[in-house]
Amino acid sequence: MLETINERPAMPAVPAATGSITSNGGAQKRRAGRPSAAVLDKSGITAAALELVSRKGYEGLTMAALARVLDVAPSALYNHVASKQDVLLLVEDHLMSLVDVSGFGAGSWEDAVRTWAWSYRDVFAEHTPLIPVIAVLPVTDAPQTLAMYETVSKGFSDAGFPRERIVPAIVALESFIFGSAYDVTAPEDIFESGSMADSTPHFTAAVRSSAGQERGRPADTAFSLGLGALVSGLGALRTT
Amino acid sequence: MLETINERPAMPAVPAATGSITSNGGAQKRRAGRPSAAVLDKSGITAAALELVSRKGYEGLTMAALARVLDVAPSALYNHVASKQDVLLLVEDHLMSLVDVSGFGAGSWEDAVRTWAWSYRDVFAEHTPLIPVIAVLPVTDAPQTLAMYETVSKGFSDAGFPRERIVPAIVALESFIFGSAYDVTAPEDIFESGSMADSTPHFTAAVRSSAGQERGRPADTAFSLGLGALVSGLGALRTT
DNA sequence: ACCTGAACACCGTTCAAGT
DNA sequence: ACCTGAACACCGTTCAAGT
Repeated sequence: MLETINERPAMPAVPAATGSITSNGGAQKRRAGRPSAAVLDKSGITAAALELVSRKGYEGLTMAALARVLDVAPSALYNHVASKQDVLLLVEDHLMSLVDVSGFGAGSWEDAVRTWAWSYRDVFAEHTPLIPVIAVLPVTDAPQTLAMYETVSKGFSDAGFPRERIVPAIVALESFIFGSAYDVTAPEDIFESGSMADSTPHFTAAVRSSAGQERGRPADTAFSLGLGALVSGLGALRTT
Repeated sequence: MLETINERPAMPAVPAATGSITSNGGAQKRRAGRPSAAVLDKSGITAAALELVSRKGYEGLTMAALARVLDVAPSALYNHVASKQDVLLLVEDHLMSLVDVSGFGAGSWEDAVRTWAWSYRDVFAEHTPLIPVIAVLPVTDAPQTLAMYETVSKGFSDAGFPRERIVPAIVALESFIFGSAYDVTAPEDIFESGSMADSTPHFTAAVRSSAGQERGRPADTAFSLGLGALVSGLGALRTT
């Protein structure tokens, strides 16, 4: 059983959907039938979903809860999205705009990739339930995602990567990033072998000796190590 | 809306739980009350879950469906597992026994890691819904998982890895493996930028030029590339 | 201890009716 | 076109009753 998520931190309520000054602050309910001005739109739904997630986590993101935040009936959402999966895609694309690609074109390729990778991992470590969604998401209808790939691709191209190696290299880095995002969420004692410790001497010794002398979170140590290997290994593909 | 999953292909029914010769082949139903011999146990539940998943996928793995396969009421399952999550852990641990660790102690460290990594990825590419479960799974109650880590740890140790680097190196490889498992399930056209292609010239060009000349699945190309980088980068940590 | 059967508190989604 | 409200077909899980 999960402990209850912290209750409503001091944070402004979600802004009403697109310029809706007629937001229903009071308690009076809308009567049935089409309202004179639409009360929902995709960007409002996305903002409400993000607020809900930050407050209650992904278990709290239900169509009913989303509707409550937006002050509509759950069925009203289906005029704007086809499914809950659709809502997740909206959120996912928004998060991609938070990934830091500013290093590309600024400093060295190595520094740019490191900055990008760390921020990419950090964003999705807070949103691991979206990772299975991303893996299957066609970028077609995800403009922010596409914008990120464009910047990164250009960065790789300018750094001298052969064109046909760019996508595989990015995919390899992303795979490592997504896996590492999960790792951040792992409990501290995940490698505690408990009563079986006697039958796993090498593993137990390895766990003990890494636990002592890490300067940050274990997930950061592993990420840093793997990222270093990938950056130098992939960097060797450059022709200039 | 999802299309209906293919109906019951010709395939033998799941074997009854542990040596139960009194499997209820016929249609007569058990009457309420404790049966003289238990009809359920963990290994039977695991086997039934695996069969269900292979036939219907993870959307088909419900407590009700599992109970139907085992010919019990859904509530009976809760005498043996605490939750559905528990069932997933049983399945997960079983799958770990399928990962090929035979290379450790046989050939070079590089070959052993490559064999291990490819088989690890292949196993979980078919079971991606378990990946979020693994990330949080304490190894304590997962004997097969623990056995795998022991073999791999010993392999790293024998290959000359400093003790405190072994766990971070394994975690980095696993992160890459899990992320890459998702990648296998991605649709072919995941990078089709569609109507936005004009505004993403570098990315579009990169996608086009990698698409042409791959000798296997795109996911394999990226995995091979990233694995090579990790193996050589991490291998450099060895002291002997 | 370990089963059945009924019940509970949810889910996401559909659809007629209303404006 | 875009809302409400009722309904549907599920979920996982709990618990009393039975042996």
